Amino acid sequence: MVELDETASALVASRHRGGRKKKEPVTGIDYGPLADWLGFHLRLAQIASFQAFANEAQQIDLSPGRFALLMLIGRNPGISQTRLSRAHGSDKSTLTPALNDLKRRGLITRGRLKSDRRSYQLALTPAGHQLLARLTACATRHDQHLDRIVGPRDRGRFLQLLRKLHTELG
Amino acid sequence: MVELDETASALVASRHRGGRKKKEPVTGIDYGPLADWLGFHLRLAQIASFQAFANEAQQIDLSPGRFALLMLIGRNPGISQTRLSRAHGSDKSTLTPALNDLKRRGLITRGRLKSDRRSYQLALTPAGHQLLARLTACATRHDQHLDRIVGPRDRGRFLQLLRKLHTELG
DNA sequence: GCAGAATAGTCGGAGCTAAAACTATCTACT
DNA sequence: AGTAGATAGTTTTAGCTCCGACTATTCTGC
Repeated sequence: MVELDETASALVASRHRGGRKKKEPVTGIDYGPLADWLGFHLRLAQIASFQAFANEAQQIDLSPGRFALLMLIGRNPGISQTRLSRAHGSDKSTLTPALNDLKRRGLITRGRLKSDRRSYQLALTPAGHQLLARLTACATRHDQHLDRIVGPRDRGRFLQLLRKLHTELG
Repeated sequence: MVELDETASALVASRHRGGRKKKEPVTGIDYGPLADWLGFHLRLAQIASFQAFANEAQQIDLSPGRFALLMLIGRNPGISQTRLSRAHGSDKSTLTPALNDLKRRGLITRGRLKSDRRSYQLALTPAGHQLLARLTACATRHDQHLDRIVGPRDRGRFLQLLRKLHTELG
């Protein structure tokens, strides 16, 4: 999903309203130290990116929050819920209702593993693959949009720093 | 809060894997296009940063999510809830319970404005200022940690790109 | 002056999140 | 074996977020 937070639902709900309203720069606010803190701007950029993606994918009847799930299952058929939750960056308990929903929609299959009957094996159905392809197209457009903003000159370094933050914080 | 969402724990490493305390990108997973999408890594970095800050500030009896609120009120005494919600990046309806809580704890005051009795005027109490100072110290340490990871060479450019994403994606 | 539009804030509904407690299953060790 | 501990997944609880509807107040135009 490019980014999957839950805030998804709210944004999905706004799909009926057509275009998004412009955001005003919020003039005359003193941000204090916030103005220069990386963490604060990391959050603002992430929220903006998520909203833009939701906007891009609003025509599709699936919460953007489910997109990364579909992608990860599609790329890793047979993956367990625990591994999926780690790869996805959310708690395994969060996945339970999400996967129930995907199953109910006929997008994934969920089989118990013979050798370890605690685990599930997740995989996409043909309908799941088809929907994933459509969402991938949206996400590609979205990420090209981000690329244009960042610029080809800095993209590589920028991505590298984001990865570094993720791996080195702990 | 420097960053608020709270998405965090799922990234905690698995212990049965050889003795690293760091969280690994989950070995052997095929991320597909996700692996190179800026939006996806923006989210992962944001989650990691939030978790690190929460860790830094855990000794203080106030949700990290309230920190930016306190900072913004402290820096902009008399601000209204609507302006605060825009500066903070969250919906005004989200602020209602949060501000009720801050008021109940004696950290902020909330007076009706004579000239426009729809609005509130928010300000910090002395206790609010004191707590803000302590939280600011935590956040400073946290952001210095981020700075070390990003490095002085790239920090300025990195921050600039984050700001650009936020402003241009509106 | 007054009707209608705009604005400030609150409330209710629904979705996503994580942590902790719990069940079921598997593994290791005595 | 048999028991203690680890692991997979679910449920429960609590919190945050948004949107849309609602009240109260203020502004605008006739």
